[in-house]
Amino acid sequence: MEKTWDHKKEEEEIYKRWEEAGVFKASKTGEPYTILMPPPNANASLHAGHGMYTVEDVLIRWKRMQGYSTLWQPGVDHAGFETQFVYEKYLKKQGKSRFDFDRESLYKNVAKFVDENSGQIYKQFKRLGFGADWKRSVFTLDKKVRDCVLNTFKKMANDNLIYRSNYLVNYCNYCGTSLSELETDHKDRVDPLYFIKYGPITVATTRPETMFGDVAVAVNPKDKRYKNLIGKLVKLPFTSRRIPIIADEMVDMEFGTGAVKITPAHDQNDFEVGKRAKLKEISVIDLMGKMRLPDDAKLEGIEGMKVRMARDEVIRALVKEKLIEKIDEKYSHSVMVCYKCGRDLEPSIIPNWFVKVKTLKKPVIKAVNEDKVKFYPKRFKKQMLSWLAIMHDWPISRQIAWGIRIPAWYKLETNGQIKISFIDKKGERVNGLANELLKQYDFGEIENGLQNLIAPNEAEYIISETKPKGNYLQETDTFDTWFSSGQWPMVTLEKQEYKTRLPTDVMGTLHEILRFWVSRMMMFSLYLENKIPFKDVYLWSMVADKKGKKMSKSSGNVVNPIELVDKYGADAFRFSLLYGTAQGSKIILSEDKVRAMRNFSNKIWNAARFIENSKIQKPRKKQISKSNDQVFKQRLNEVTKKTTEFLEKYEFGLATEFLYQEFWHWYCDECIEKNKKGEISNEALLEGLKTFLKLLHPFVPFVTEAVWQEMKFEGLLVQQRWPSSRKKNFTSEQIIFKKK
RNA sequence: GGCCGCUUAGCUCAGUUGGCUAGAGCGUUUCAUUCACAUUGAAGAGGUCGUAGGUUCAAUUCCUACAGCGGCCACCA
Repeated sequence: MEKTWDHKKEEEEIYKRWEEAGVFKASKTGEPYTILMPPPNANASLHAGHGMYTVEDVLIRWKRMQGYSTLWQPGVDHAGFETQFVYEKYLKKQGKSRFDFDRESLYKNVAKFVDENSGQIYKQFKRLGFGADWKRSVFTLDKKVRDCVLNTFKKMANDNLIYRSNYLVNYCNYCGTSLSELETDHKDRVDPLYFIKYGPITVATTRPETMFGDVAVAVNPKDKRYKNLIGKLVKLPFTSRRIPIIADEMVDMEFGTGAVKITPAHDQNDFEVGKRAKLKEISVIDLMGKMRLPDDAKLEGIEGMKVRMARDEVIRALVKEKLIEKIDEKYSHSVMVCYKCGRDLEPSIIPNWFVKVKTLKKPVIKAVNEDKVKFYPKRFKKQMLSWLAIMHDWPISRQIAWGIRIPAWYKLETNGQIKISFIDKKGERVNGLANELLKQYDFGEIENGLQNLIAPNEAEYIISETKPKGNYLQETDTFDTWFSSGQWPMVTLEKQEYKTRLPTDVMGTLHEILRFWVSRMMMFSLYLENKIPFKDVYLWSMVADKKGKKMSKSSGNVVNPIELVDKYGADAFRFSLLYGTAQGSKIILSEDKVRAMRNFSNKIWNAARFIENSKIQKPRKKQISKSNDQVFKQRLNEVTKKTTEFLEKYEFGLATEFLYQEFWHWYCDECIEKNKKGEISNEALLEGLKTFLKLLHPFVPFVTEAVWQEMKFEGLLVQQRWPSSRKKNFTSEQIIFKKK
């Protein structure tokens, strides 16, 4: 054997041997044990966070050694919004934008882009030793997935769980799509708060430009100051509109003047007030973030202006008319911004597809409450429940091309009010309503160049996978990514496996996507199959740098796992992610730690070298006492037992620390030294090595396998049986685990 | 504002139902080392376990309050 463990030379070779032996495929015999790998983004390359998939690899390897028929199901996600965002950044560098393409070309371009950037991640996973059944890999835009998603949608539509509604969505003018509530960030900011006179009453607002969309002024019903004004009408400046003063509990009497202008089309709260008071919504900002004034507005010059500029313009006009009572320049509040691009979101009214979650979430809540699905660490149960409690209807349509298109078809002749954007034969972008466009253009031309359409809520549609006969255009919105990845258990497992592998055994994932993904999988799985998707949920936190800071490109502290693997070996990398970390805590990845763990792999290697050498050497002089061997074997037994217990509880931190301690400081420092003195037999030591190799294999698969081969032990280590711990013959008091 | 978590050695963190001199990795000090491994061994220094109370024979561990840090959620226009 070489003097040190040369991971560079051997890891690839070893992995190949495993694959050739077909060990990653589920065996035909044994109890099923199933883990679905959280699908990474198809265009992503490996980052440190993926390293935590190690816990799943550990479980799979361990269970396989215990004789289970293990399946680790891999896949990749198209990650609709994320990916299109990345692609558009790439387009921008070339001086282009998504508006230069018709929908179909855009989709194809993104697909090509993803294709060029994908495939890397599985290679990298293999470098880390991950043993998933790669041949079964599923991509969320595969036909199988699309079919499943479309069927689910149909079923939901039949069950009256799908509706279209004018909903106030958080719309990002820059990214060109609506965002779910989970995709918004809040940013604290200081802005001026303007006090504007609306006749006898003064309102306070940070967004004066939305005043053209005002339909009322609201005051608190308990507010004595305004009691006699309720029900009166005031004239809205710069319009011919007269709006009522209404009472609503939501108004805070302490804040501002205690009177709020109500703009249902551009504010979440106002939208709700508007619904309660049955007010109409007047939209004054379009989806490009430009002012579109209603007919009764009389202020010149701001039509088509961007929101920010319009605000200044409106203030100037108000000042001129002496309608500004005062301005509080230092008003600090928080604004909603796009989690992706960081720009202000514009609450906008657009027709959206929604899933009613009230009935869907009920069984999920029940399953969590009854511990049908268990969370590790436990605190996430509570978090899950509190999220489920406030979860409301789910807007599933995204105004992006990269995704599964909603299978609804609109007939143009009967839906004249559909807004259409398309690129005509000459390559010009054309906008208009269906009934007008049909007069000027051939249907085929519109269809070919189609970019997007917005159908009014009342529009009639047919749900169908294929195009109905006639002048039908398909909805251009795509499903939210989580709508497809939420059905991950159903789309990755074969139908006949539902009986044996659903629920799967454990879902291990980042806790941040508990609500995005875990909750949706539970919802879909219970709805479609009336089964929980997994028995256990194991959650980990982000991977941080050695100072405990989150890794991010902007902080410049991103570590490339592959570089560490090149330098120190996959085993060291894996072990360092698990060693000394508590369940659910953030994971510290530091080079120092990886180096230390590399030393540990080397220790394993060298212990084996010692034993190999001592095999050749002549027997030790002293008579070896049998009782020493006996105690040795008992402790070995106890090590096995404890390791197994830790794994059963998903205590990877404790398991690795324990094994490290026992192997290095007991087996090597004590036992090998005793062997040199002739106090422990070669045979016992050899048995000990075999046991430790097996126990360590799930964590450090490469070096243990390499040693197994070097020692010419039988077969592949990866296929060996997990040692059984016999319980008889000792009490734990006999064995002292502490180092000293 | 609400909820959750954290606060243990110089640094980063473990500590499994309260119980023997509180642990690891890195760093650090001294010594050893042709004998599996300097990617080593031995020994050591370093902690009033955030603060103040309480429960208990016993508290780093349980309870309460407070302080600091972090996360999530909800947000007053």
